[in-house]
Amino acid sequence: MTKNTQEDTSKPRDFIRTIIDHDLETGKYDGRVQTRFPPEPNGYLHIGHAKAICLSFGIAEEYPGGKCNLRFDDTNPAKEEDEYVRSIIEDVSWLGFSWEDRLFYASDYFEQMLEYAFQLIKKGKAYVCDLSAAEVVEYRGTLTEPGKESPYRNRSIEENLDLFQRMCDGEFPDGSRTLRAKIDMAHPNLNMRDPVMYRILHARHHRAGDKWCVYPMYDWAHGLEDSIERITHSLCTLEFEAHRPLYDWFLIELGVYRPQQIEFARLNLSYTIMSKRKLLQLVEEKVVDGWDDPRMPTISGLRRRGYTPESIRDFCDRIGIAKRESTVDVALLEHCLREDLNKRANRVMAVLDPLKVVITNYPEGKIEMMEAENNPEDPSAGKREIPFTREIYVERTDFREEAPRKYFRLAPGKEVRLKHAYYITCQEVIRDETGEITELHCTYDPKSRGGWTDDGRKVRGTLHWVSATEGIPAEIRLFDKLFLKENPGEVAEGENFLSNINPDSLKILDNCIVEPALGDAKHGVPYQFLRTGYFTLDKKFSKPGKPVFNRSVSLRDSWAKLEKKLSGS
RNA sequence: UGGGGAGUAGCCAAGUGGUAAGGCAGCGGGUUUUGGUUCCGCUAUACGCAGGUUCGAUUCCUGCCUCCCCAGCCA
Repeated sequence: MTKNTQEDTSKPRDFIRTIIDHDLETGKYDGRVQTRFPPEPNGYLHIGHAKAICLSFGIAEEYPGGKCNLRFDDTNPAKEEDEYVRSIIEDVSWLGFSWEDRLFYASDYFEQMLEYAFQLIKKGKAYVCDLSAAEVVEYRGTLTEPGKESPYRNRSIEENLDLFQRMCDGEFPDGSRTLRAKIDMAHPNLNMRDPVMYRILHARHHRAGDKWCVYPMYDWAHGLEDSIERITHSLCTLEFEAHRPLYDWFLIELGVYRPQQIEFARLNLSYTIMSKRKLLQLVEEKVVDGWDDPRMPTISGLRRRGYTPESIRDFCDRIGIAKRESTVDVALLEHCLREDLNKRANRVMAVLDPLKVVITNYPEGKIEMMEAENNPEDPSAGKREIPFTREIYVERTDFREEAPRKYFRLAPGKEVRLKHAYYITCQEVIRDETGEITELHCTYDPKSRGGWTDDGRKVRGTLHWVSATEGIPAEIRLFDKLFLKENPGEVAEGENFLSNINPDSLKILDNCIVEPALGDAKHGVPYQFLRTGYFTLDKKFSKPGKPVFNRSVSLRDSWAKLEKKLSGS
């Protein structure tokens, strides 16, 4: 046994887990592992956040005694809303993670942060600056030139104390002053050129109301939040790498507990945008029907689309964690969903584009109940009965007047199997005055009940079907990629990502017919519609008597591939 | 340009001073009452480039190239 089973079943050792393993060995943080997921409640969570959630919560689950806090980084009242905190709470718990009693808000630490700020002022490491926003930019210098020191940089500690107190008391208008850290205006890292710690903002906070009129900046607040919560490993994305020196500086100057920040590459997905700002734009401009539109990469969109928490967590495990910027193929996400749903979704029949078939030698008015297994992958899923009648619907695309090579579906004179029912042979094609095919007249073989005969006859094609008289009408929504380009951000001069929108990303089929069992389909339950894909009831548009189903993902279609190849050559 | 990061197949991603896992995608085939699933097999001369150290480097050193991040009183 060269590799023990524990190693085999544990997650791969990415560089972050390797660091934590090492910290545990050396006794750093006394063997504790405590992470946090710190979303700003200014939008809905998306699949990129799922990666971060699975990382931080996943690590907490893996290490003995590990914990992960859910903390709202609500330091900017201008952009944040309570609706977002509710959705975030729902999404994280839906993914299957628990913060137990550790639900925190940065705004709950504001008092403490102010005390720390006064400490820094007393230490001569922070000052009140009267420069305007534009002037601050001007004084900051550029990438290659050092900045200039603010004329207010050397105010006395007493004056700073007084001024900052009055800022907090609301004596000054928005934007008139800031509290800044006194570091180094010539520092090669621009983040260290006397960064702003507090700005004046007379804004109503979604949680704290009108209690505050100064709000802390991210760099100042975040490390303090982590420190207060005794976080050991503060995991964030790459763009914060250049902020780490500042994260450390504040905590060291304050002499308080210091977690270590570790950065990893954020998730990019092909054909997908991940920016909250752009997602918000899609919502506001009604390109989609909400944050939870099934085409959105948001957790709520994926949920409405029919994704399972398991499939998303599996996806996050598979993409790995590294510092290299990368774009994951959206096909991997779909693969994870198919793999999960294949095991658990019950099979049912639904016809998306109905073509009527009359079985001329089948008795009128007769209803025969055919037995069908619910899931060949899972015998415990049991069986159900499906009504078979003289008139049924099959998929219009399952009939060709002229069958191409290797096509073994229905065509004039050809015999196919109706899944769980009978063999039928197409005898006649009926058309309307415009020449469009309106129905097919077929005959069935009574000896093939159940879809099988013992005479050795070979029937390659198997079609799904629904009784024309017993089936129920439904609307079915098919989705395609929301963007036409692999990288939606890639646009011509003067255009923006909206010009890459796929105009055909939503296809509504409103005269579908589904088997009766779907009459009481439940929200959140996945179904495999035989041969067409995995579907789930839409929670927004379904109405009693007219269910609406969303296609979560199609089934692999090797015939489509073959046909493309045949016609191409 | 100053600072900070990153470069392993089409896309992710392990890994080691001894000559490179796995997954997705792709391709071929067996099974199949879903052209699904599953199973078997295959492919791509993948370690950014150039030197150096070494018996031997993707792994160590040097130089270079490319890409990403930072000049919000956003996070």
